[in-house]
Amino acid sequence: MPSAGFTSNDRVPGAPLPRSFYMAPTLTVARQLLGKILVHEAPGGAVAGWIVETEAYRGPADRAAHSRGGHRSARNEVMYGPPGHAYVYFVYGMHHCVNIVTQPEEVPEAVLIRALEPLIGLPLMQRRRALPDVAPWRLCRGPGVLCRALGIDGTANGADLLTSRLRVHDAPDLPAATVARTPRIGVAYAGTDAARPWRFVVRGHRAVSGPRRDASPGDA
DNA sequence: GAATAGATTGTCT
DNA sequence: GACAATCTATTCT
Repeated sequence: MPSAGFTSNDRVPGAPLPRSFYMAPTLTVARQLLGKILVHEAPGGAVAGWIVETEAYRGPADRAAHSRGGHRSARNEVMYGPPGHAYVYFVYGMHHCVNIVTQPEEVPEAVLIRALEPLIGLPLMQRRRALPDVAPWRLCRGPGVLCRALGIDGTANGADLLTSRLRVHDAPDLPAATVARTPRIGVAYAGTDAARPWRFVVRGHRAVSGPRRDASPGDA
């Protein structure tokens, strides 16, 4: 399980996940990505973190997805491409968000990475966030700020997550009991699709943005 | 801890 | 011209 204490000199553990990982159903990929490692090697140094929060976006029938209704444009073109690539978009006039494309070409589905627990390159993340003394678990808590901390911007759009400087490395699966599902964040406009439990979080983890547990009975 | 408003610009109607 | 897969500070309770 994620815990802090690494520095920028540590080597990134694991190897890139195989292409086949991203061919599984998108909900499965979103669930399985929890605990995996998002890596970005930029000129300033390598940074990496454990994925602790994801959301699935499921193509034309999902009214919360950028590909709703089969919409296709220069912005979301990468969603229609092969799996295992990064779809990076710009929102609210100031933030980038990074997604992982799933499913074969022409099936526009993806998983939004919403939060990480920082693993490697904490000083660099702190510089990019301009927060020199903040607690590490606050550095990547949210889809916009994690891109800021990792140095991900529009130039990473379309990057191959198996071979480029932006990758996802394998790590041990998390036990089912540590995972919770909730509705997605910020998609109130999506009608009935807004309530679908397509957000996955590491239950109770500090680095998760927003609700960290579902409503299931037995929460202590 | 929860609710609210403001920042700021690419994308689409 | 409206809105957006957000974040932060502020103002409550």
